[in-house]
Amino acid sequence: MIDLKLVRDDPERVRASQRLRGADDSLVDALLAADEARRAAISTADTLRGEQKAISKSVSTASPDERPAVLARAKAMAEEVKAAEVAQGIAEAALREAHLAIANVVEDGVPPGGEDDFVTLELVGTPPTVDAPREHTEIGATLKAIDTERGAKVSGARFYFLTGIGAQLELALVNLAMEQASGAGFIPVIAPALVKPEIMEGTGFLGAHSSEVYRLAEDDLYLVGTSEVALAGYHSGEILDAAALPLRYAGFSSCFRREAGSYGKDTKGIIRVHWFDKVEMFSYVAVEDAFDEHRRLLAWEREFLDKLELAYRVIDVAAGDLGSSASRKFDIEAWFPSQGAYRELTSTSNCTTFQSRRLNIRARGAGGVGPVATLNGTLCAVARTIACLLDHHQQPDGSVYVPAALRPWLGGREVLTAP
RNA sequence: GGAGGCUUCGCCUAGUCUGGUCUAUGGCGCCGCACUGCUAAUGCGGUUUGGGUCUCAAGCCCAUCCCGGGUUCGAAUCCCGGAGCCUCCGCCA
Repeated sequence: MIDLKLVRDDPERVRASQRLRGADDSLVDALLAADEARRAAISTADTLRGEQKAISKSVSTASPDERPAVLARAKAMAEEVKAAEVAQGIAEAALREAHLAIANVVEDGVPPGGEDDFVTLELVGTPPTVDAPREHTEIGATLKAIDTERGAKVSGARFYFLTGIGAQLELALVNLAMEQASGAGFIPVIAPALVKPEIMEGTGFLGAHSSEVYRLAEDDLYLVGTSEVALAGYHSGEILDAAALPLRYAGFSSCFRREAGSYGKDTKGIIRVHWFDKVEMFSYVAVEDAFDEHRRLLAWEREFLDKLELAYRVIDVAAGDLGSSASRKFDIEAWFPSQGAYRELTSTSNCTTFQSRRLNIRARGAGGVGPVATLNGTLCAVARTIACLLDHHQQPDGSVYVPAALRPWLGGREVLTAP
């Protein structure tokens, strides 16, 4: 949720952000009204409670003669307080609803528009020229690395088995990613893939995109779509030591996505699947450091893709395509020769204080207790990265080139060939 | 899954049986001041977190004893529901 103080002090800034997102800017005024109503209700209830307290106290000290009258007054007071508290509860719930309805305030410089209005910040590397490129599904089948048919048999559409060199590739990528992350000061974490409703809600995934999320009704738990959820929840309700910031975690977990509404997109292969494993970077930083940390996360993502020797472009995602928690988002899209297109491999978002407010995460520093910022970035979404590697590094003879950085994790192999 | 115990303002802890100056005790830690050549020790004071009011200062007020309900004029304390932790039993990779 956004900073209420900002809404009070500079509502026009928030309205402008809403417009840039293509969202309703009148929600801001609804929020201001709800805020005012809440404060009025609290004032009323607080005053009544104070009076009731005083009367209650006088009951025990009242003389036997006075007592019945005092008690009668106290009883009447209790009724009034009860009514005022109900009104306060309603006003607070209304405020919360209005508060949650507004997405994070976008950062200055975010391109306006929707999905197609991103700005390309940089092109890196040279896309390989491949004659009659084969798709990763075909290559994966030849190498006996990816088995989507049996994935479908066992689990349904958009599931797969990684086998043989495919399974080894996953482990190699995860090892490479974790090695880089811990070298950069991230704390490696194996995170749970099932989380409670309040954690899922707090990270902002139950809003507009709730249909993307798997829910286990029997146990009232959610399957995470990214370990960002568990890593954000990790410090929920805590007051962190400001001197210990930045706190950086590299989380490995399975990720689950319903992919509702993506029917017909990427139906083949393992680019868009219901389940995949991922190494995610997550940072808790001082508010004023969030902007720089976002660039650092992007740099670490680039470093990883550079190690994989991929050609890619960095894009600045337009306001209308940002998630509700993000104030800015950079995606990296790598080149897929078989598709003749750049496809998303990583994504990094600056959530500023939006997530931490919802999850009640703060930091104590010299100036007292205050908000912290959270940011996240993909280091390696494994399935999609494997798809890209096979496609991008395919050779005319049907083999696949292995980037040097991965070789130590693959027994020194320089090429992948059919077994 | 069954039985029992526990959860107090950073940590430990008193208070819960028997509801009312609990405006929550004490210790540790931390901060400030005093004393001391410096440190230590000692003494004194401070030290939960939200919210409301406000000249967005101080002050005052409200809430907060795991969470949510209830009883009551009044709940840390009584009742109901839930969560987490521990012990034992059962089951299990």
